[in-house]
Amino acid sequence: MATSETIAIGELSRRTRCNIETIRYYERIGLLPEAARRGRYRSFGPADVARLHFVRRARELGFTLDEIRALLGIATADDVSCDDAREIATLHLTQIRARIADLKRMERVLADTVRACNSGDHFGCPLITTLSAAR
Amino acid sequence: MATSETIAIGELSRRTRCNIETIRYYERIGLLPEAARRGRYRSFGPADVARLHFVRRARELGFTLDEIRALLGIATADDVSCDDAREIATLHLTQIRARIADLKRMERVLADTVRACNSGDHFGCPLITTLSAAR
DNA sequence: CTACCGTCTGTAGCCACTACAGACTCAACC
DNA sequence: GGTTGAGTCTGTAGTGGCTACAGACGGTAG
Repeated sequence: MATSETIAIGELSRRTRCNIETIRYYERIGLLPEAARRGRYRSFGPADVARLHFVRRARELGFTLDEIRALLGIATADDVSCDDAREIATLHLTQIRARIADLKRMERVLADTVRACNSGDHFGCPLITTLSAAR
Repeated sequence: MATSETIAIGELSRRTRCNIETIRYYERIGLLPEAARRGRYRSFGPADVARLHFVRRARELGFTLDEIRALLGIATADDVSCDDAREIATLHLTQIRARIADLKRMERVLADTVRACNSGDHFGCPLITTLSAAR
């Protein structure tokens, strides 16, 4: 049983589907604490696995590493401040919605242009024309 | 004649709403040709203005600088290849749609979480719980 | 002559990774 | 005991698309 709870970086990488280089990067920038060592090698326990899972899930939701730092602080605080977490999430949600709106604008213009291309009844290339158009 | 005047980089920046540093950056990476000089200073003509406008509009549609390079090649070729342009645009459109789908997934999860936060009838912070959840 | 823009080059920083190079460790197999 | 091969280590540099200086130089108005 002795070592059953600690794993090497490769195993951590597999379990969290997080690149080894990325794990070391997170440690370097202080997002993960300095790992314990067995000899020269990093060794991780259940708390490390959980923390990295947290980070990866937050990344999947598009949080920046700074936001995640803040969320980790909240998550590991004695009295979890739901208000603080909600504020971060709400702000982030606003940004995501803004990006969706941006992308939809692009999509509309591009889709129209490609459709015009396919229709064939035009002078010159619609995309090039769109991009060249004087404002 | 006003349209054939040459302008300095500051005026080009104002007309294209493109940062001066960005213009120089575009020149450095070869997206814009090396500017003519009046003494030490860059001097731009109507063709330069048009080209930079093209680049900025393409950026607004989310094209990468490499894609824009290709589009510029097509736009300035003797026989504009609509097929080539359409292929670039179609591929780009696919990527934009994928990014929209990604962002919408994030939005859904975040919106649900924030809503749970606001409802107040929960144990612990919903966001922290979501991020901490074992997979 | 001086003050004050505008412009110049060059370099370094941002974010979140990713990709090496080159050295080391460790267990397994013959 | 020797060798192989996988895994890990540190350190550095690259990605995209800018942005932000520092410090020097140019042109013009008062």
